[in-house]
Amino acid sequence: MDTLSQTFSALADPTRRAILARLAIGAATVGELAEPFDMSLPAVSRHLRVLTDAGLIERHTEAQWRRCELRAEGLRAAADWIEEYRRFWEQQFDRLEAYLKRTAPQPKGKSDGRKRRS
Amino acid sequence: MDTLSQTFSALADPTRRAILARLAIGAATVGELAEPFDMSLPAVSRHLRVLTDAGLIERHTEAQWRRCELRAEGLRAAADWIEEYRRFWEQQFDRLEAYLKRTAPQPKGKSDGRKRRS
DNA sequence: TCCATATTTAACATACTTGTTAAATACAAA
DNA sequence: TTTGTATTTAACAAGTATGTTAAATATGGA
Repeated sequence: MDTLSQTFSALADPTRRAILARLAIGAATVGELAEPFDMSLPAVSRHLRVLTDAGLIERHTEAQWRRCELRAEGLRAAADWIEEYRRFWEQQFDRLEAYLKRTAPQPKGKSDGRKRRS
Repeated sequence: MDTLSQTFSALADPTRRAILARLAIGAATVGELAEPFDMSLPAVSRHLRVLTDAGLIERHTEAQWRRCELRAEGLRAAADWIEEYRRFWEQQFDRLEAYLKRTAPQPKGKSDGRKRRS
């Protein structure tokens, strides 16, 4: 699977996003990561494998623990991809703004033409 | 499925990303969108449904055609989510930079201390 | 009305995902 | 070496995704 697909696919699961959010606070072991979830340890372990394969986390063995840490760098390509589309939605916003400006009641009387609250 | 999962899931397929890229150029019919792919029309039609459900495209009926157009606004939440992690990878970059600065050969002789090409 | 064009829906096959439980593995400490 | 703790792998079930072909639907025009 291509890298981008793998990244987006890894992010398409709420458990995995929650794990990443937890790791943004700091490194943690598998057990610690699993604790908040109503899910077996093997299930969490598999989510961690998906995140590892996607390059979003790193695991180092420490005695019988695996310390997981965020590797947000793995998000960069996905961020860049989405970023390409930002101008489209911002353009959309500009169009809406322009429309509202056109259709808003015109200032009347001795107006200075400045914006005012609706 | 939650919105974010739906968005990332929709983006996790190269055909769908290619369709979005095509639509960034301009609106197109289903047939036009399908043309570059070695895939049946029903398969493309289903990809378009996934994109529609994720709010990434819009379809208007025009006679017997369905004109599809990009709705990049649907990417905003995903962009925001990823953005939260940007500081982590940029921090990482800063750390690398600091490391390189520490380990780089010190300027010697009558140096002005300015950066130079490696 | 009848036909051609554009697209979707139905029915199906295959593969992937994700969860479960039970067993295996790895290490630390008694 | 035996035991306890942490984690992964194996085997399985259920649900979801994605592609196929054939049939259905919708519209415009002869």
